[in-house]
Amino acid sequence: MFQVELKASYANRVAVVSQNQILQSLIAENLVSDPEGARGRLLTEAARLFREKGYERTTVRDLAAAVGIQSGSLFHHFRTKEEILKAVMVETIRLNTALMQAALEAADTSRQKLRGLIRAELESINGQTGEAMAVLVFEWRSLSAPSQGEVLELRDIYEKLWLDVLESLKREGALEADPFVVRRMLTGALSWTVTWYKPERGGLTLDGLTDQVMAMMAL
Amino acid sequence: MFQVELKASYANRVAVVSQNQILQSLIAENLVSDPEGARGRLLTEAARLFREKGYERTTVRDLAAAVGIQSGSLFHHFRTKEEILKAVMVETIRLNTALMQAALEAADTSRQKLRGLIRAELESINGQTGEAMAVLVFEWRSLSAPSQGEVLELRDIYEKLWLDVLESLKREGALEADPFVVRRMLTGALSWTVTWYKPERGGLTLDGLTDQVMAMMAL
DNA sequence: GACAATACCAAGCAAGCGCTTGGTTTGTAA
DNA sequence: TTACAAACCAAGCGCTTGCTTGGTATTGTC
Repeated sequence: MFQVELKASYANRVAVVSQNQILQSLIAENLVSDPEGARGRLLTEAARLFREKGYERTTVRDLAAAVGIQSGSLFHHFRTKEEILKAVMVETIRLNTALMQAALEAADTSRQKLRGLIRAELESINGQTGEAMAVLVFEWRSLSAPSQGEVLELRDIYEKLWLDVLESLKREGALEADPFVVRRMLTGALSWTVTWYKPERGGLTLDGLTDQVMAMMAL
Repeated sequence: MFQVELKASYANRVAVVSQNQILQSLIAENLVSDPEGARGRLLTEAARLFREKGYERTTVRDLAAAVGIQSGSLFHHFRTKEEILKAVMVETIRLNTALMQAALEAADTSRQKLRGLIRAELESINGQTGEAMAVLVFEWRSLSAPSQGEVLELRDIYEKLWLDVLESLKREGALEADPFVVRRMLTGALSWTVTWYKPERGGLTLDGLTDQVMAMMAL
């Protein structure tokens, strides 16, 4: 019991450190905005508000007030309100793709790789980037068609990481079902956790949650 | 192979008949609106539009045009726009609770009951009531807090049907995980199918989909 | 055929929306 | 100090929104 907790705690610390390192390198490459900077702070607040009230119900005045400027001043940073939504989504996918790649590199077997992906996605959904992940799921339709196309391209890269692992498992005989179907079921099950999972109460840790998902798949 | 298809086809026909019977009796009890009537037609169109464009992006003028009246005339049937959203949700939950109860009565063992619930929910999500089900999932935040409370009460009845079956399975030793967690994972996985499952192409039937879900749970 | 009740229309109001404009402050570097 | 760009403000424009109003068809009932 104590050993398990120690192990989980150690794994957590390692994960957090590597998460920050990945974030820093993405900032350095200008692929995501520094959350300390003006643009990054706005995107963080935007994700929070979009998740809390929905994109349409969030006004540019709300967004401006959240970072302490006038509503008109927003348009020096972004040409339209929609561009803010798109930026939230694009940067979220970029960060998560990098996180998943790191999770894959840290694992050896296909089974471990899948567990790493599940664990990492649960972390994204329920951790610091959770608000932005929820926006990605629930505010999809508020993007214009062209923007949807752009975001979709990025998402395909992300999804391929999952499919490669699931296809390996299928080739190895550990998985019976269609990898496409399984990935989609997992997408639904994992992203839905954002509506109910509260780590602080209930005693279910992220590692425990990951275990239950693996058990559900008989892996 | 042919036997399986015949069986599925037969099961389908039985399901459709009983679905219509249930709908008729709910209409007779005034618990849901007749889709042939004026109110029912509006709710059907509303569900379609809310799903397609989202509640906020759908204007009362859109709703009125969809049933061929002036926007002001809507307010003889509903006091506010939000009342339309609430009606869509309430009637959907009522119908689905009845459908789930019927699925339970048609099954003997706990395992069969669970399969019946999964099959019935997939049918709701991807069948005729699919648009309303999607609204229930994705437009939740657009309801005012008081309305959310009312709808939540109805949903608790619905969710209890699931939990009873899952708790039976746990008592019987067929399920290891926490019933609450499992139900929530299933909620996510099943409702997410609305974003990708297209029965016409791909050759995956609703029964096939149900089988894959059961297999994912090692049942 | 009289009479409600119901369903609807035509017009528009008040409020809130995204976004623009013209001008001021702040930061930076020579 | 000067020069200049980036960041911001104060004000408000034009449009769309949910909803109201006063009046007119349509429907069902005895």
